[in-house]
Amino acid sequence: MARAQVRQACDRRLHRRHDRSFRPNRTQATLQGPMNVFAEFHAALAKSLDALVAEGKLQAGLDLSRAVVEPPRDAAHGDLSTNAALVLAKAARTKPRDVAQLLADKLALDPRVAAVEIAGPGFVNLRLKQSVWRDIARAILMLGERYGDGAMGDGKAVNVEYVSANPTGPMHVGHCRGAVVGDALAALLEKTGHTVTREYYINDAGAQVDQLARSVHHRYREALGENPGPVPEGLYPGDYLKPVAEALARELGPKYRAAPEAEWLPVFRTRAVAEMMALIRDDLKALGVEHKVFTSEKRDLVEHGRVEEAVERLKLRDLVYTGVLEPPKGMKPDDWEPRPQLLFRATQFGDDVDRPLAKSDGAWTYFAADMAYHLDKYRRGFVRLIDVWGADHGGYVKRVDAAVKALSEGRATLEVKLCQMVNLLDKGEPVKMSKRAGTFVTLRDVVNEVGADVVRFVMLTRKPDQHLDFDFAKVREQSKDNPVFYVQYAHARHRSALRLAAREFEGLDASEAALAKADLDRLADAEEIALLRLLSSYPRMLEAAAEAGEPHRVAFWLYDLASAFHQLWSRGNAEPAMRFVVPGDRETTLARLALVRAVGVTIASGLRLLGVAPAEELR
RNA sequence: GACCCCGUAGCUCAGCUGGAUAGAGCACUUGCCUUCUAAGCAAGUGGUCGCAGGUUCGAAUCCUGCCGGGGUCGCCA
Repeated sequence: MARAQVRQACDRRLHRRHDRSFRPNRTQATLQGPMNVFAEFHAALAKSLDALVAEGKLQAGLDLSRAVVEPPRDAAHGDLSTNAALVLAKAARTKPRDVAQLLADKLALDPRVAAVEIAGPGFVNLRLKQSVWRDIARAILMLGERYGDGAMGDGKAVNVEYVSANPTGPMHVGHCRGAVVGDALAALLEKTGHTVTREYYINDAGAQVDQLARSVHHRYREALGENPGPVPEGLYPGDYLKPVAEALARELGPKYRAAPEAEWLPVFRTRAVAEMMALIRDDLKALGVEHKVFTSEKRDLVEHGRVEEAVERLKLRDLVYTGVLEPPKGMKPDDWEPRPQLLFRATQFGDDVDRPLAKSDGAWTYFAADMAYHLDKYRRGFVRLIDVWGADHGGYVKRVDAAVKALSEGRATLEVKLCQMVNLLDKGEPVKMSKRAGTFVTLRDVVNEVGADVVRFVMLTRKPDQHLDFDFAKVREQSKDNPVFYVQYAHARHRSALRLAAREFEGLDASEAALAKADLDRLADAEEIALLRLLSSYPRMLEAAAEAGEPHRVAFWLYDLASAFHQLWSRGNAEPAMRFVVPGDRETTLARLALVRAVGVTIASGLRLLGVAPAEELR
């Protein structure tokens, strides 16, 4: 089975790197554009620190890299909070609250700051002028769905390989999650300023594709009117091979009916793989997933001698030898017998054992070819490689990581995102699937049943390292219990408000440009400001999600935004004066529509990132 | 035996890569439709963050060791 099966998490070691978006270096704030308040205030903090050093109030060389500027959990603590004083105190040999006072005095001079407080052990809490939040609404209206675009990636190339399902049949549900997570991750990286290449590795050189060819041959005989009996054990029994066989029967006639396998196998294999890849690409397209680069193990690597090249490269560094592996302990040794094998010294790069490169029949192992593929990516200029695999490939991570390190001489890094299993349910009951009986649920079935948008969103409603229940009954449900509809409903409601306003006010110009010019000082209610504040955290959330490689955060954030929006909407029930559309008050209506539209734009931006089309209406 | 992942409210899960009284949905109790779609909103009940140590001004979060669940473990891919 391919790599794309399903569930779980990522190798934390690999993400522990460097900065939280808005943290240390000052150039970042400006690169990120004008919209990341948190980044801006981190920069302001650095400036304040410099000033204090210049005045001799603090010593030079203090490290702000561990300081964060974040929204406090409790709104009573203001709009922004920083732990800078706590982080600096020890090195500055000053009490945290004293450092906090120094910083507070400086930050108070910032024109955007309304009030500064020192709280607890030495947090500095800032309350910003409301104009800061209103400016955010204007900026969102002007930027449209570009809101949240960041420069964090600095245009650097990232290679994201995902799906890579074996070309032996249509995609099944298990492949969905990796496909969606990989695709959303790629989009997230693009959104944050990386240059992303989406890739798919076609595993078409092993024994499985020979079995595929034999399966097609069996069906071919059927198509010619023979009765070869049931599909033999070990072959692929699915009906999806029948059309392929029938086409071959039409095109080739009976000439391979009784021919020796060696004659027809390559022909059938090539054709079958091509057909399966066409099937898979169709399935992916139905899900809205499109890869740019497809690499064939057989055609692009094995037949071009790329595997030999990779092995040679390792040999030059004395990283290959012939040896005998120990049997794994604790497992029944069954048919184990010691054999000399061609091995890669993976242990020198953090793996637990050295790994075999060749099978006893002389063919390369899957690993050897995959190694060559990763070398190929590196040679094409990628030093940052991300692979999205199913959790059942967890045991494979270290060796590929070792290979990447060895082959790139430490210049390339590999991050593997493992996705846990998806349990397919209907009304809480497991959907029974039998591969043997050919009754497994295909990706296409699921997409046809509930739609690509729902599949995509639901696949992101759990962090990748958590198993996920996909319940047909539940995802069709149209209630707040279903996050997809909850978020879509918020977007549809924002449209509804705009439509209503157009009916209420003749000739109302509710274009973004017009709304940006509205008198936003009319947005003064605490809940309105809170909503603006939430909108302001979008770029920050995107960068954190990109940094962690966790696109599910976007889905959760959108749910929160939708919730805040529904809340404000409902205020209008009890307090008609709080409705978005206030009959007879054009100015207030425009101001509120500016907020409403900013919410809509942001939801659309987030959904688009996840590959989900925002709904105009829910009927 | 080894490696990887998970363990947070009765249930399903978040928790912004170490911050201030641990959050949401479901479920249960109770309010809100002559109302911009109530497909929604509000309030209440409910938690020794698996256990035990450690690091830290500060731990659900980092480290170590246990316990429980899942995954993987030579010539499959």
